[in-house]
Amino acid sequence: MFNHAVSRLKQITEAVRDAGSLGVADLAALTGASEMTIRRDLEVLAAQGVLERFRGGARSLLLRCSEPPFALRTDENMAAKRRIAATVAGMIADGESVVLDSGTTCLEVARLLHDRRITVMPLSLHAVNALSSSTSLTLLVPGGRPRPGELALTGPLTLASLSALRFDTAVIGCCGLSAAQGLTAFDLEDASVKRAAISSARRVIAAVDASKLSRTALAFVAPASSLDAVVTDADGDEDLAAAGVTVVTA
Amino acid sequence: MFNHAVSRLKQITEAVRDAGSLGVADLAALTGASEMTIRRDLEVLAAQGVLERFRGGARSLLLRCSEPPFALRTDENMAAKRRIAATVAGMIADGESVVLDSGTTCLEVARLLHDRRITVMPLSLHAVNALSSSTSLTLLVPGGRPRPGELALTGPLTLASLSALRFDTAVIGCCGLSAAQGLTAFDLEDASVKRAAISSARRVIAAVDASKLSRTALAFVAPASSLDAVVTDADGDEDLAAAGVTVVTA
DNA sequence: GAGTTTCGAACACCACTGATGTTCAATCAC
DNA sequence: GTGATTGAACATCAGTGGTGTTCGAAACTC
Repeated sequence: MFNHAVSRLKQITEAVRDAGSLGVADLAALTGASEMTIRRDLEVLAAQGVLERFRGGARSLLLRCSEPPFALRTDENMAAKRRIAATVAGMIADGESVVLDSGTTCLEVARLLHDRRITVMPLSLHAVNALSSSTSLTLLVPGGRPRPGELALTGPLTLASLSALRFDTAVIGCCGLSAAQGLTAFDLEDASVKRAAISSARRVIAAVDASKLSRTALAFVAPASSLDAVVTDADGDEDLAAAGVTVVTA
Repeated sequence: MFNHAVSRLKQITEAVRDAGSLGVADLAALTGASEMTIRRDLEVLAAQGVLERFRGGARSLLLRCSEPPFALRTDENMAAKRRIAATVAGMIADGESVVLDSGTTCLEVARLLHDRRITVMPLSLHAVNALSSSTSLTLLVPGGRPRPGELALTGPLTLASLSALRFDTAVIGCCGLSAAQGLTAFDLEDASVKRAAISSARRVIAAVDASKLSRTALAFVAPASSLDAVVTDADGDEDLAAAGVTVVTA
């Protein structure tokens, strides 16, 4: 999938979400692509659960409070994510055992850990795939049910895998973080996995780009005080610092 | 990776295994490729643990009793594997829960199950990846440590995942099968995972191409009598049939 | 330490794959 | 029944990845 195609998918997703529903011809005119291409795109997006096809067009299935699918988030804020990931990777010492959350920022962390001599348990199959070719690190796969698209592992098998282990460090991504509301996630299942990851680790690092600070999502994960450090690309957050959290600016 | 490249890798693997060690120039002459390409190939094979580089050449690390790496087996006996896989897939009914072993034959089964409405727990990340884009089936990932190359999940996390569940059917691949020696595998860890898979399933189907019948590998898994059916491409095996196993010829 | 060999990074080239557009027959809605 | 919509099939094109060549650096030999 090329950048070109991804940006068109994103454009379609947003246009359909804003309008509620749109016709194939409208989308073709909007994007400059042929109707056939639009149909193929809609098929892809329908498979991801973003929207629903009907004859002549598609209607959005995106709730206001849910996040866009993984494939459409991967190259948003790339630069910030890379910087944050590099800082997080630098905070991990050789020989450590790390549990790595799902999400695009944590996937960047995974890529940077590929050649390190550590033990990693990623909570998303995307990160598992990024790391499975490594010979230097010990890769542990948690059990679970992968959520479509996101490929984040959830459910009782995941919780059992986490509760059986104790990690030096947990690297957690999230959908919202503030001193008052704490760490929040869009998905309820995800939230309980994050909570389990946090409680099985001695040190907790949150990797959060600026767009997520001061935002709040549906599912509560943990209070800000349970984080040992927050790595972000924004200037130091006053409230978080006041809550006793070490804020690292990447 | 093209067919061309894979067959050259296979050629190199075999030549180095037979000779014990070979020089880059020898391999270039043998394959007709440039020395640079040979060096790149040797790097790939070294990463897979097939051989060890030294200045000017490489020496084989393949034990006589171990199997060649996954990437080199994928398109051997393709036709037979496809036929076997199709037969196995046909023996699985909608709504069933299936545990699917690692190996190239079972990976073909996974591909055929992609759009079925069943529950599948693959024991290899290759199969997980083949199935993770499906919306129709319920995919369960077992925990564990993926073995490099093969990406078969092993270890206590895998055993725990299996013992927590009860499946309708287990589809088992193996490295050797005979009425007298039973089911055998090259890897000890794999063997215990296969055993756990067998004991957590009500029905056990073995998918075995002809090259594995009458062969025996190091690790004993289970007696032939614990199999409910054997699907193979060879003509019905007399001994197995005599042992009370249903032999299905694909 | 000089000479030779091997290595690997960088670049150019080529084949192939995968995305896109076009056409057309089949299908669906009214 | 009529018109719009769809998806399969084929042609086209761009990007990717594998391969070869060159050349400077490193390593091994003597």
